[in-house]
Amino acid sequence: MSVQRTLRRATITDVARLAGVSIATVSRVLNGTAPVADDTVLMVRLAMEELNYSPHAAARSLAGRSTETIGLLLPRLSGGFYPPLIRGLETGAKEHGFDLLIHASVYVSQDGARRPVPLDERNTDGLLIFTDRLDDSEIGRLYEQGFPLVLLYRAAPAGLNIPSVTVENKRGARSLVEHLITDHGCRRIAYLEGPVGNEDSYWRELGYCEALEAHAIPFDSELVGRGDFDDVQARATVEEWLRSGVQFDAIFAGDDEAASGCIMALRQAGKQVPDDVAVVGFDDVPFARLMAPSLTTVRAPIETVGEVAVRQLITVINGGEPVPFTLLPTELVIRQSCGCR
Amino acid sequence: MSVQRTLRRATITDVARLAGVSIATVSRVLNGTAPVADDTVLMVRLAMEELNYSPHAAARSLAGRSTETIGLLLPRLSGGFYPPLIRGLETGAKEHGFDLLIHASVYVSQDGARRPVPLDERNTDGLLIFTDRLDDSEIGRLYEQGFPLVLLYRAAPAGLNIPSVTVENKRGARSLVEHLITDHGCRRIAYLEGPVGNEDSYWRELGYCEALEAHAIPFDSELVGRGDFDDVQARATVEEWLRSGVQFDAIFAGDDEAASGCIMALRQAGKQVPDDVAVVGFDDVPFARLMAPSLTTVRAPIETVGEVAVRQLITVINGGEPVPFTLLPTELVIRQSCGCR
DNA sequence: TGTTATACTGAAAGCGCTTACAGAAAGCGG
DNA sequence: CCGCTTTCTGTAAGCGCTTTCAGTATAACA
Repeated sequence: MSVQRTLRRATITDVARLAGVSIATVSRVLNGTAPVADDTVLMVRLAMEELNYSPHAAARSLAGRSTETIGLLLPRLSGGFYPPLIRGLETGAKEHGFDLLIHASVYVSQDGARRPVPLDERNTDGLLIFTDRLDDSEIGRLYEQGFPLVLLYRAAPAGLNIPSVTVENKRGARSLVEHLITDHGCRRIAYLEGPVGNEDSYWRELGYCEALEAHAIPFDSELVGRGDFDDVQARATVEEWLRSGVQFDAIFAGDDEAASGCIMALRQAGKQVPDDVAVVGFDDVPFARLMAPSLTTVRAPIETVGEVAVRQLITVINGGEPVPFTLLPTELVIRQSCGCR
Repeated sequence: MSVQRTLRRATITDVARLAGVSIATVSRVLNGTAPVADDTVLMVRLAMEELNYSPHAAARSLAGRSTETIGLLLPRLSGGFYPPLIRGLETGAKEHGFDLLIHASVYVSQDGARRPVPLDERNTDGLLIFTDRLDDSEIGRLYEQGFPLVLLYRAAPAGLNIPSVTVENKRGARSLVEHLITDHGCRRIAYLEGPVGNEDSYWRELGYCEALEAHAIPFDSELVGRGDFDDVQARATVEEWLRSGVQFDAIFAGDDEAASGCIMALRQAGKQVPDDVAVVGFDDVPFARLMAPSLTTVRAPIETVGEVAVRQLITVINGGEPVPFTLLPTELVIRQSCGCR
């Protein structure tokens, strides 16, 4: 009773035979690439229905040399950050009749074994790359092959002319930290770095330093710790600071995930946010407004990044001239975790 | 300066010619399917390196009739729920050497236009289906074709022998509601339904009703509203209730997302959670413990669902006999939003 | 009426790869 | 030195589809 029958799939040949036409004709009604007589169309349609036919994608893209899909390489999917991004990407992709294939996993070369990039030319016409872990040489390889690429939240490796789209990290971070300094009088502001090598984090830290400098606050390396854009790591770092007696009156958590970890650690230790310590994030992820206290952060137009990126990619795929570098504006979102209201 | 050169990709033929062997030999060193002399292997490897060769996936799966990847159909990606699920799926997939291709979009037949299921036989050897929106006939069609399928969080349509894996929704919901009744003396407990047709929601409501009945509390349809497993919708419903004066002392929000929406609405209206109204969720999504008050909920082993599901799918793909129905246990997680502590 | 564009269709050549099948070369016991 | 494996390699037949190319039939036009 259990056999998922494994009957041979109907092929275009089967349809053609049943409809009494050639496979070329079937292909034509399938793709509308040439006029076909109404009667014939009907026959073919009927045959397809009858046989439960659906074209074989691999064969199709082999013959047609196009997959109509674009790939997305992500380090992971967790957190509030990716869903909006992906939504933007899907919106963009759909607009142009492309499918979006997401591949979220580790594809680093580990143990020196250079694993092939999973999606690359495999099943897609182009690739959106979001990751720090795919090293430059891999990107270079794909680029050399003329494979359409767009980078998300990171600039192209030196010398490679690959379009990239990201947000004004430095500016956003700076205005955030300046708000802390100017409006709340904070002087000992900690910063939680993102994953090593992460470009967003690099720029945010720069913005943080600029703000400090602009207000003549000396940079204190003791106040910079690992956040990894991750609540668990952020929490651990803050707990460690608390334990070792590091003094601070505010934390710029690097991103919203990390901010939530900070708040947990602080609360656990009996500190009041924002009264004892102000906490701010970055991204304005959906649940930022839901947190208690609601999170002051920087709105990064995540979804827009997605849409713009897809548009660039499709331009490249179609042989057009993409915008080489897109920097989307960020905006300060003041809520309560900084001490306002 | 901008030309992403579009040189023709190297094919197996190019490699063969450069290495001075036949394409069959190249294929062999590529797949290790037959012994090849060491010298030859070396030559081929060199040639591949030289030409920057990487095999064409479509051609490969056409010839080899296997894609080594499994597809995942999702309604969307937002929220805390999907990431753990996907993590579980990827873990499982990787274990068996499969890739995971995620497709999160709308593939309903709309305007009667029956759009093909995006991933189905297209690029995958099997499909994990998580959605209420793919109607039974589509599933039936795939099933008829003998295409390997596994259903997530929903049972197979009547008569189709498709493995499915889900969690003990009814039991979890019941224990949650009983906790509210027994330990907190709640009598007017509202329930926020999930999306229409959602099976999880159906079972949770059943568990809710059972709990009520077990304690001789009459069911009041006024206390059942739309939550859609979505914070925005949940919030709107609760606000509406508040406005129209519906009385309740607790809300079972259907899931954690909806719970966060409830809390927002309540807070906005000046109600204290849990003192005025207790709120409980379902799933135990990562941020449930981060909410204020921390959320009492039911832990559903989301990640495990993923791993089990993949295992079933791969069993089917390999022609094995899968477990037809897997029901994973849930567990009550008591925190503060119910009134405890 | 003869031309000529137009609608429609089929034969056949691949797309880049895997995989029988078969042959050549080399190893081995007797 | 002779069969008989075993190891290695090439030839060729597809996998299911798209797409030229070459038609035939029909409509349009002068």
